[in-house]
Amino acid sequence: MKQTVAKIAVSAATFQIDKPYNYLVPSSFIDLVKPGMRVLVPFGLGNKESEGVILSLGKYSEYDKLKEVISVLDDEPYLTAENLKLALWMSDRFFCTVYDALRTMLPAKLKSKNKSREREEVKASEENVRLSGEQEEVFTEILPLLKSITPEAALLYGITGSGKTLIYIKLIKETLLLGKTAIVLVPEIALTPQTVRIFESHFGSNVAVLHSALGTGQRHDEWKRIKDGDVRVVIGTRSAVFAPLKNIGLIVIDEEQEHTYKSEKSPRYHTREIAKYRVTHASGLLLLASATPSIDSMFAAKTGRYKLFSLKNRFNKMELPPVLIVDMKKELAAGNGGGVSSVLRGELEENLLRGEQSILFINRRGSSPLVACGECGFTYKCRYCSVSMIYHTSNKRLLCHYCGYSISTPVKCPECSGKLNYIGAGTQKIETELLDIFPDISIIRMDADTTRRKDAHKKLLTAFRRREAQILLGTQMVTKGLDFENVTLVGVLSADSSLYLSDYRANEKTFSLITQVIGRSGRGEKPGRAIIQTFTPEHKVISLASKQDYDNFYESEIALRKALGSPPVRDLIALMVISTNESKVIHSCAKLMSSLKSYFRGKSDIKLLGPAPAAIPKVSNKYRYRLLVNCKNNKKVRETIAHVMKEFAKDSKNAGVTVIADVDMYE
DNA sequence: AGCACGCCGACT
DNA sequence: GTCGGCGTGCTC
Repeated sequence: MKQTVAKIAVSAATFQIDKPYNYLVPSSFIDLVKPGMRVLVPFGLGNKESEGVILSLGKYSEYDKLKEVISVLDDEPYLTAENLKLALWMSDRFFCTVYDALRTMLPAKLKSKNKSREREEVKASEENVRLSGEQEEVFTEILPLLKSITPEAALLYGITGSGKTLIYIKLIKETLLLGKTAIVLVPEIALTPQTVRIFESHFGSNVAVLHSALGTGQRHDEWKRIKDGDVRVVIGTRSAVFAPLKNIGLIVIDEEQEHTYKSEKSPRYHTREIAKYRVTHASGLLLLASATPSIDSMFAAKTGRYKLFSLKNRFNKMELPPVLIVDMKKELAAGNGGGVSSVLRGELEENLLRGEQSILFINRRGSSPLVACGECGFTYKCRYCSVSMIYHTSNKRLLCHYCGYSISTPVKCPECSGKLNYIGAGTQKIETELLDIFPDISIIRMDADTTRRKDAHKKLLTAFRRREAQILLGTQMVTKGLDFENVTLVGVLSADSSLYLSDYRANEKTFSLITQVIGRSGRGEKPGRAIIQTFTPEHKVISLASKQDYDNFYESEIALRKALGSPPVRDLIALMVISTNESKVIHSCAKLMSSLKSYFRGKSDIKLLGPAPAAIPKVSNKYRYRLLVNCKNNKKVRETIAHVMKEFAKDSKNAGVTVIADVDMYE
């Protein structure tokens, strides 16, 4: 008699040896197992217990010496047939194992026996959605795409304050009427409590919220409600794109240009691609939306892969705030070496007199990003990472922002006993500087250091809304989505900081950041204004951002990408080579490079670049070098790269060297 | 990657 | 003899 054989994605299998492994299902389990269930299996020579997911069940195996499944972990399949197919697709697309892909689709801690907690009943309010003329027009144009029986993708380009959220809500209502379900993805829930509240007010208990701040128990409960079909609308961050909704009609990706949509650990997927896959298989609509669309998405729209819709008017006809660019070189020449220019200082003073609030943005936490000796030039670098250590006033220590290593602040230079200078400014230093200028005011500082505790975001923002402080000072987190009617001044303290990164997206990032932060000003009755401090006032990106001129920015940027052959015109697949031994890394790069060269011989459309040290060449004592494959991303190219990686890993001489592939990576 | 097996030198 | 070094190859 033929026995039941399960094909299983095993967690202990690494990328090089990943494939479906065959196991015998003992007769006592035969009635219990279904594809999509998790099991325990013995793996390797040590028969180490490893988790696995059943991909399929059958009666035959070409392989004769099979081991047996040890136990079955679930009493129902948590992963659907769609999940299993998606995981196979992801393993091909993102250089990961099938198990890795499946793992990201499940809530962090899956407890087999879980009683769902009673949930507070939230009533949906009846305040029908009223759209402006322009919003109504765009909604009416998008509606046929939602109703279409073929998959659709669209980009909604709507300037800050044009009311994109209302359009999402009306589209979701239509989706529900069609008997389908919807997912709304946001970059970070903690920063957008207002958005969540709006959705809850419209859809009540029909909404589940998924995000990282949820405890594992809560997260599991929400996931279970979705899985059981108790909710039909999901709002959440990146991983919510995997929400186990059936019959998906609509996926909205809000602020689609945000880098948080790209996963930085395996599987290194982009949310946009998973969403595209899901709507394609459900004949749904993917709606990407942004005030500053990614160059990727706008290019797709301009070349016809996405339909393009625009909202050009601000809600309530609010004027965009006038922007003043301050040349920090002139400030320095005039003897002001601080982080706050005389112009900004004057405007802040005016706001304080008028009882209006201000938001200041500086893209760095801590006090001073560089501690250097004024005499011999010695600088403090992390002993494990190739970055400067950053001085923090709160604990008077120097901290590495990559690995967390810290040392107490030295009194004098360890090399020559010279005097140490604290160069540059972060949030802490600006806070001190502001309190020196305005001793009687309150400042709320919002950065990774002040928001570590649970609900800290909410508390700080509530205090600011209650006008308990005159200035909100913070990192990136103050640039997104905030809506305070009493804020009439916004300052970008160092607009250059993100401009000179060795990243082909540096311009895009800077443009988007400046545009967003300007949009925080003048959202109420009172007119707003913005100040941008820069050492390069003539830089095109800065002047275009200050004019909120996205169209010209896009044109100049896409011309640049075309000239350089950067994405989205072509694709970049990065191979990061990592080891504690630097010469081994360099040697490995050379080996990989020659291997790639021979496989891609004669392919003139594929260019190999590097190796070069990564942007941060050493992190946590590991050296990192990078090779780049500039190509048109297709199955053939990916297969070749995967093959080269597997061949490399099989060679025992390469032990201790890790190779990671990343498609269209973010730095 | 992780782990057992095996073929060599050093030591009881 | 036999203990343990790490080089080699496999993982259902």
